[in-house]
Amino acid sequence: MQERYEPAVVEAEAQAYWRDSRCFSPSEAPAREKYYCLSMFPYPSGRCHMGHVRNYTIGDVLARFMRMNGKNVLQPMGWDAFGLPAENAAIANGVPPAKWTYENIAYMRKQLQSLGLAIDWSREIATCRPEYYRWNQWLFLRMLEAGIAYRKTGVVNWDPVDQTVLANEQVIDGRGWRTGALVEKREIPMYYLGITRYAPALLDALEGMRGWPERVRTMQANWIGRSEGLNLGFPYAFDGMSGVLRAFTTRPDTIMGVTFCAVAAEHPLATYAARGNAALAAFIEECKRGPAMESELATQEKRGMPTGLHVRHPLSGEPVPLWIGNYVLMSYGEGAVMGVPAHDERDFEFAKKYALPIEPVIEIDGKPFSTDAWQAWYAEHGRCVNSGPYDGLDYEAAVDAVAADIAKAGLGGKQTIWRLRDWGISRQRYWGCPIPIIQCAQCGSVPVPDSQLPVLLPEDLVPDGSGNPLAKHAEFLACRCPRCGAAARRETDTMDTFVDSSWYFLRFACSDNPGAMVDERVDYWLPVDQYIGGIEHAILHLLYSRFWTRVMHDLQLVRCVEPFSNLFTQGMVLNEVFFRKPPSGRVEYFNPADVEVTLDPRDRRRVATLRADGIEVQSGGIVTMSKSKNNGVDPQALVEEFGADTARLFTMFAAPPEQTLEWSDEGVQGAYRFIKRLWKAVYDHLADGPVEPLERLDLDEAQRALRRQTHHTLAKVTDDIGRRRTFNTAIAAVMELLNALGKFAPRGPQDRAVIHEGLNTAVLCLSPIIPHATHALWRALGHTSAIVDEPWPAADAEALEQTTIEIVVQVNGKLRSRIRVAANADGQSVREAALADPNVRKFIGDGAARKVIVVPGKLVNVVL
RNA sequence: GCCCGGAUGGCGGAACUGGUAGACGCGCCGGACUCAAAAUCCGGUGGUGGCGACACCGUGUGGGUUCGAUUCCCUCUCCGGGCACCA
Repeated sequence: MQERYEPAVVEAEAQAYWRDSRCFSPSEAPAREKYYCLSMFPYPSGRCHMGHVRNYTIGDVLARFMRMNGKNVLQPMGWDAFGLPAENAAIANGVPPAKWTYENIAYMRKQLQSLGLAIDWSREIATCRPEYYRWNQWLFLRMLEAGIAYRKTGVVNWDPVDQTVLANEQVIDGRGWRTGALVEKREIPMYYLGITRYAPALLDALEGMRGWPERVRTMQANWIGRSEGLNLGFPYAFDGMSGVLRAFTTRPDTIMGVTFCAVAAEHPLATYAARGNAALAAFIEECKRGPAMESELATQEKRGMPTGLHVRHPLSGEPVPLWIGNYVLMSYGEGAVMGVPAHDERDFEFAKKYALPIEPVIEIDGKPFSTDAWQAWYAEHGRCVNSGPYDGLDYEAAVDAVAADIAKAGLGGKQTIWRLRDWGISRQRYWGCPIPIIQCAQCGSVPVPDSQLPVLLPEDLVPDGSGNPLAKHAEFLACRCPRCGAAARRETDTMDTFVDSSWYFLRFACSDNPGAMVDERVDYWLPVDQYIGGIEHAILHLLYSRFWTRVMHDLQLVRCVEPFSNLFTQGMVLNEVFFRKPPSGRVEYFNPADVEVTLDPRDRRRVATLRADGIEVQSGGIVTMSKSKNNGVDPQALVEEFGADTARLFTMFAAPPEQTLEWSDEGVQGAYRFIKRLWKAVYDHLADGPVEPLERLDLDEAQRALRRQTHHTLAKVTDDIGRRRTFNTAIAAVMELLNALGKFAPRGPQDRAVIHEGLNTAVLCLSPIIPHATHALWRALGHTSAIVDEPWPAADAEALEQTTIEIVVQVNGKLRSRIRVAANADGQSVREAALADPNVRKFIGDGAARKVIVVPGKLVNVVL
């Protein structure tokens, strides 16, 4: 073997072997246990970033580990290729999104391949290819037939200057990103998928999804947001109009504390009240112009205006003033709330602001209620007071009594509502999957017949920021109505890109099938055994995918119901941001690679200067790597300088994969150094000549100790990768083993035999993480088989046995001594040994121990 | 604002089920090798006091439970993710 570790040579060789042996292209083998390992496919933004390296290395370590554990492993890769950045690039550079996207894919594929991932590239898919997106269209038509997809109006951000719809991220402080014009809300017809009808199923299934992180299940449950409560009506009779204002509440027990009702600006009663009331109409207009995002709606100042109208309290019959409130959401419940300021924080704030009465009707432990300031306990459950017939009832009894009385009055009843809204999939954009609909003047919206699928997206258009170019493309627009045959216009809206990513994991099982969306191979590979991706996808992508899979299951297209058995959510990759902000003009960001950070010797202050001009730059803290902040680290340079193994090792060692990872160049050097040390250790060992077989039963104490560490390391690495998914501690354990092997000076043949076993074990343990170097080292150690095909070994239980163990002795919980006892010593003898220890006696002094706690195999605590 | 996480030496992190706080790595300090440098190797490295054995302090803040808390409970602060058209 080579004395020097040369990653470029080693990695080219290993990758050639994997490519030529096709070892990562599995076929269905029903007799074998399958393992479908999937990392979230990337958006082809141009270049890989460290987040990709991290994501795909985690998946690759697991795929390779499971492969060595005998599983039939599938690890595919594809491209989430439709989306907004391609249109932005087109606007900036005049390049068609298709060309930009395909070039990015070609470059990023090369980058990913250089990382040596155990991927079956023969299954690669790109969602912008008609072979893929035709099935989006096909299933959309099935959903239309099933009534799951439907058309209704929805609200969008409208830029009045560019005459175009803006994404939320293109609206900055209420203005269009390019034009600076005040953004308006517009109602337009859109297609929706009825995910809400799956809400109960999606919620209930979470309970059994033990392979998902608890926090993701909690987030999804909260997002779906099941609420049990009362739907109640406030009757009204205005000029020429009477009816019932419907509201939903989870606190029917506070109903006698209602002092006002508030409706959303879009509510029909708001519209009615605004007729002939210019001030109110203006307020409604203002609310409608307000933010569309929930985060902005929730943080904006709570404002309202009285309509001058009154509705009647459903139980007391008293008049209740009706307000319009900007904090009432039309999309939740009925778009109306009953205002109980004494027991709801938002209502309290609103009532204080507009001097509405606050009437406490719940008492908790006799605590004094004051209208001066809100207290958290005002919202707690208690006993009804000032509530007439309900006085003295607790929460549950009051809810039942109020619900019964409301039902008796014919004004409502108990109801369960959901926070989850139906999924609007229409996008007024070019670079997406065309929605297969034809708009006919006679027949309305008509589905494109299956025989005419796919509706092809022309790939040569260049958006200019002023609306969807499809809407100006005569060739695309022109079509005939499938129903009446008259000339018609093709729908120009495309689908949300979450549609593309909601089923790609199914297509990987049968990506070569041109005749069907899915086939029987999907039932072999699915569900995904391990799904890996960023925590930022915890709700939307994962919930949409679960929904889509259920729809396909109900249409009898796939057998599986839940697509991802186990989910692993990785943390983000962060780096420091450096910038200068000139007194006038825009902030300029500098890549950390171009910045020199030194420590000022006088005041120990960190000083950052730009290498190019030596002038100071400011630090903006450590945040997620992004193009816009110019703080990304390109893995390409890293791979070229140190090799893929170093990049992989560092990203796996630097932090547990679930946590955020801060970038540091020094750590990379450390990872590189470790591989070089491993390489040198094997080289030096082999240079001493052939190795004799290990005489397991005839070893001295030192040899047994080293062997114990070898097998302890193997057991720990197996557990850390297989169960805990803490690759950083697995790597640390192998580092410790290598340190121990280095300190062990061989004197005889059995010393060398024990070292040989240790090196073989270290190489095997690291092979999922640094597969190229270990591929070469395995061969060098004399094995004829490839390490990728080697079965994962089991630790030798006998080697792990110990005759004596160390016990920690505490006095009053503080560490005072350590004693060695026989491994099988009973509690009584351990206790006696601890009390006899001189250091312990010193602390006990003359007094006697009040209590002695013995934790077998661990410690003794003497309590004085 | 709401939902979900996180906070441990100079730095990244370890401590898995309530039981030795700081494994492993980086950086730094000292030494070896070298004409020199790089690379490599050896030793040291939480803070304070002490020649030393050792002692005291120490896991974001304040409180609680416990023989014992980085770990469990409550409070607050700061940071990160999501909030439905970024993906």
